[in-house]
Amino acid sequence: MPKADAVNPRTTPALRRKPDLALVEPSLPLEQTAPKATEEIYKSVRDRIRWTLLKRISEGVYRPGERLKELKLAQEFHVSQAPVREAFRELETLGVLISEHYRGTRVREISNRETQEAYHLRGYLEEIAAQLIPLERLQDEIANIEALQETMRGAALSGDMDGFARANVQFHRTIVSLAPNQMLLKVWESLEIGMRSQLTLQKKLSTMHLLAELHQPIVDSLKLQDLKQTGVLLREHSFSFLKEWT
Amino acid sequence: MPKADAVNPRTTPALRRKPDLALVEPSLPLEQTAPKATEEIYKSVRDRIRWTLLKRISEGVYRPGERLKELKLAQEFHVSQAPVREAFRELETLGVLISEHYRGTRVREISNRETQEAYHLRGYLEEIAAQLIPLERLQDEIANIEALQETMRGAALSGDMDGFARANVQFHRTIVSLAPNQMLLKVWESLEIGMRSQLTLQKKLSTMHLLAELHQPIVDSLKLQDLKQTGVLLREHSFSFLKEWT
DNA sequence: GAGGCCGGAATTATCGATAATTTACTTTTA
DNA sequence: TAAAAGTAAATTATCGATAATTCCGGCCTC
Repeated sequence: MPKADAVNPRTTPALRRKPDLALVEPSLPLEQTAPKATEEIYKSVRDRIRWTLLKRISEGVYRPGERLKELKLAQEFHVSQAPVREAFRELETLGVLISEHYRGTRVREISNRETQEAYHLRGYLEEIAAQLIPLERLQDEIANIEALQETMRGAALSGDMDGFARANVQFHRTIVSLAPNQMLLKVWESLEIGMRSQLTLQKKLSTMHLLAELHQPIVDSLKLQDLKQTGVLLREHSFSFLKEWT
Repeated sequence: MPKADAVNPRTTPALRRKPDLALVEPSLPLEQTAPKATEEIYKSVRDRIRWTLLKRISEGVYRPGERLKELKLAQEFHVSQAPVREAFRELETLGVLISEHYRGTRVREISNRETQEAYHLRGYLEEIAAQLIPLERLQDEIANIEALQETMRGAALSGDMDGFARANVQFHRTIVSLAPNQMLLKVWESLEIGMRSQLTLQKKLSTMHLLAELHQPIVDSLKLQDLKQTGVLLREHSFSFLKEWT
């Protein structure tokens, strides 16, 4: 039992101002593939801040290595330091930020080596995933996957890099999500987050067309329900993508 | 530049009391496979709290589903709420805790299904790792691996469950760490953390002996430098372990 | 006596201040 | 004049309070 020191602590009726957050809200157009029931994310100031920071990082607003100052952000968002710090801690654990004791926190710089390793590993994960997909589930989703491939082609033609990137992620993510192992998806996503901040930097139009076509064999072999082969293709796909810009 | 409002903020010479933390320190006998340069961990109150909480969870002091109250812990540690909350956020992102808005945070209950998935995936990861090991590195470490196998046998004989568990983790961890892909190790470790809290619950003496012997074929095939075969064994090893207690 | 409506107690979320530490700059000293 | 030593400013880490929300139990209503 907690000790009953002092008088009664909280007895105020619930009826006050809503927190301001003027500067958080506007920067949250809640577009993007809403990760959860959208409300969930907006419940706490901390969540909104985390979301906003992550968005800015993945958009390249904050560059790798850039220092993020707690009070500066707190001011910008019209909040106090605490929720900013808590958001920092979450993003730090996610591997997006890095902070040193009394020395501030900055956007983590992902080394070339690390990126390569991530792609490498991601390839293997996708291979495993593909091989585990139950054929029933595959049939239900194959149309969606093909549609995403078309979206990529379209985006490549119209030069819509952002749309391309989104469809690309979705393509792979969908395949992984079909495997009956949610842990696998979680791990895959954790790799994805790390790569996203890098991604903004090196997307070229020329590679976009190439990439779009590289997905075709994968779709084909999925349609043939040859999961073994699909797995191999996915693994090699990651590797080739890796070689593109190293 | 930040706005120079009010008077100068901080001008006090650094010379005050060190934080108390009476109740944190004693609960940190800093045993265990010290994760980093031990000092690193002790730098901030938050880190010590996180460490302590994680330890207690993995030791089963806090059970899955148990509610952890911020102020109660803060009192126990003689600190304020803030660092406790920050530690919570880190552990939450790690997947060890789970918290609901205004409803408190509790030790995350890992479902049977999730545990199975984790073991499943871990098996695959170890297979990949084994296949990537450069033979030179293997030669340097094979003696250590064999020693860990001996440690397991010894622990099984003397009924030292804790020692057994540690050697077991180290055995697998060492193998994974030999692969030239640190990301792989990181992912493997993230799975390990999740499983640790469960592990305390279901370790039986009988299975200990069995498990010790199950590692022998792995050691053998490593000594033969047959990485392909080692990988397969590791994968199957995880699967069999999984079947033991489902 | 089942459901709805307070009122208070407990707890989380956030705030505004203070302490501790680093950093950059100035001054001193040899 | 270069190293050392001090000093102020900037920033992080932690604290102690307050606001917001949930939870529980009694009381009323029908």
